Amino acid sequence: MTSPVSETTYLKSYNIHDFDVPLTSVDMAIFTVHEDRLKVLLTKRAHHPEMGKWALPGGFIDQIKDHSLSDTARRKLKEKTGVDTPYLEQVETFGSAKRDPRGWSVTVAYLALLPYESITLAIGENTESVIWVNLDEVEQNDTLAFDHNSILSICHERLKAKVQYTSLPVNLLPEAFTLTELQNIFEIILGKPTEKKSFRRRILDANILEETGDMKTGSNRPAKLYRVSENGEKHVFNRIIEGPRV
Amino acid sequence: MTSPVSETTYLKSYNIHDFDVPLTSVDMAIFTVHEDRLKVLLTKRAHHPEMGKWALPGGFIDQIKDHSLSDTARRKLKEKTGVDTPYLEQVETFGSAKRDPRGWSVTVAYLALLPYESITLAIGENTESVIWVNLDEVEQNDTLAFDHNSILSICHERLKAKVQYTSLPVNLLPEAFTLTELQNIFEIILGKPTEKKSFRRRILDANILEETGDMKTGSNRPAKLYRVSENGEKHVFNRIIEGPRV
DNA sequence: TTGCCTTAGTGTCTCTACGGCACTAACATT
DNA sequence: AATGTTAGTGCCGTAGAGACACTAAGGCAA
Repeated sequence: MTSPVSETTYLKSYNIHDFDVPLTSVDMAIFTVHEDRLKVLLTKRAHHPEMGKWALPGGFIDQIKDHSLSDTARRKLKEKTGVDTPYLEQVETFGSAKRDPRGWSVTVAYLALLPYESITLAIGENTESVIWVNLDEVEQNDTLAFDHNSILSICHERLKAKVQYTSLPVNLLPEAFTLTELQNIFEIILGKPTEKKSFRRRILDANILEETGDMKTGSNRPAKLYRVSENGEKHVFNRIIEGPRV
Repeated sequence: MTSPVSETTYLKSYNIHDFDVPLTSVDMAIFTVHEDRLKVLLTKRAHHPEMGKWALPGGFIDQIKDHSLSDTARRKLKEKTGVDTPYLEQVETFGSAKRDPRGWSVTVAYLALLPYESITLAIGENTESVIWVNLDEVEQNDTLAFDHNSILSICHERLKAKVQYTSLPVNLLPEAFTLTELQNIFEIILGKPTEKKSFRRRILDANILEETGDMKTGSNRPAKLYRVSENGEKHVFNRIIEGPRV
């Protein structure tokens, strides 16, 4: 104990029955899309328990380095992918007596979205211990460490839910992209086709994109390139009850 | 330390730099509606730090009594209100070096909705230390302990957001209620009037309510009483992108 | 009993915006 | 120049939202 006094006071005043307090960690579901597949980042556990098993990347709060919880998440993400300005969202916190064999534990799950091109895997690590895996395969195999399969499942649910009413998938694409590329990402995540005209109307009416001015050439008719505009930061492009759609 | 071995291993394997680990607590934003006002439950802090200040009810995980995090929330809620089957939803987890003067700390915020009639305040406690306060007054005064004002604010945001697309406010009413009563609750939370016909059409088309068969009599024309039906549990009564509304 | 007030609940019109689908536009390739 | 492919548009039918006037059913006072 480096600071027994403050902790003792802390515990006494709240009637905690002893010092065996659950540790709090952060786990990350980092998604990207590559070759028309939704992928998630996994790391191989180097220590007990569950050594050798694949797991969501994560770790403990560093009280020196991290000022807030999201700093912990960002730090872990940077360690694994080299990216330091991801789309990052806290999803849910899981705490129970049984999720870790060592006893009561708590973990805060974060979801991150990255463009595949922006990533440099496993900075300063054994590269084989950090990999992208197709999400559907991970979900079918159900062999991740601890309760990471159910955490991942809930993060996936959240992603699918938010795609219904936000422009969140833009974070899976590079800065400039075509509407067809964006629509593809939506379809990959939702797992079903979307009407082209409706999609374009909604996303353009939402006023969250702006033209870069450039075109994507290559094969066939060139396509306009778009980027996320100022007011696109909020990601929301649809409301429901009353009032015009936003 | 009751289990030094496991904890040492735990910490070592993750390179935690020492034993001064943040403690994790649970805080609750408990809402109800009474006399056409949205209210939140506050407790007066009996110990340092911030002794005497009003705060959201909360506390630490009890590793014996609680099997999961939501058990902690439910236990706290039961202690303060006597209710043990609330609508309970985890909102967000706040962790930082500064939110508590004693150092790094983490708290998981929960939102609960209760019918006013179901509540017996402050079971076995000094009744003056647990009170209902009008939410707008709390938000204006901005004098809660720790970062509880911002936690409360985020819980309020979540409530308003979900009311846009769910039937969540039914949890603020007794089991049987009229559509007008339900509409009133929506209007109180959203802070603006709603078209009667539209409201009724949406909520009835959503198929989440069923008639009890009874009528609410009293003054003027009697109104049909409704309750939440089986499929109403999910609370969702509207979708957005593509496909018919659910 | 009648008439009036209040609240519950409905009929119906208009208009927006979605899905659907056929169409045109602009390139590459041969 | 013809063909193929992808980008992007025009337009129609229709569902469902808002708006608001209307009817329904009680209490209460005279």
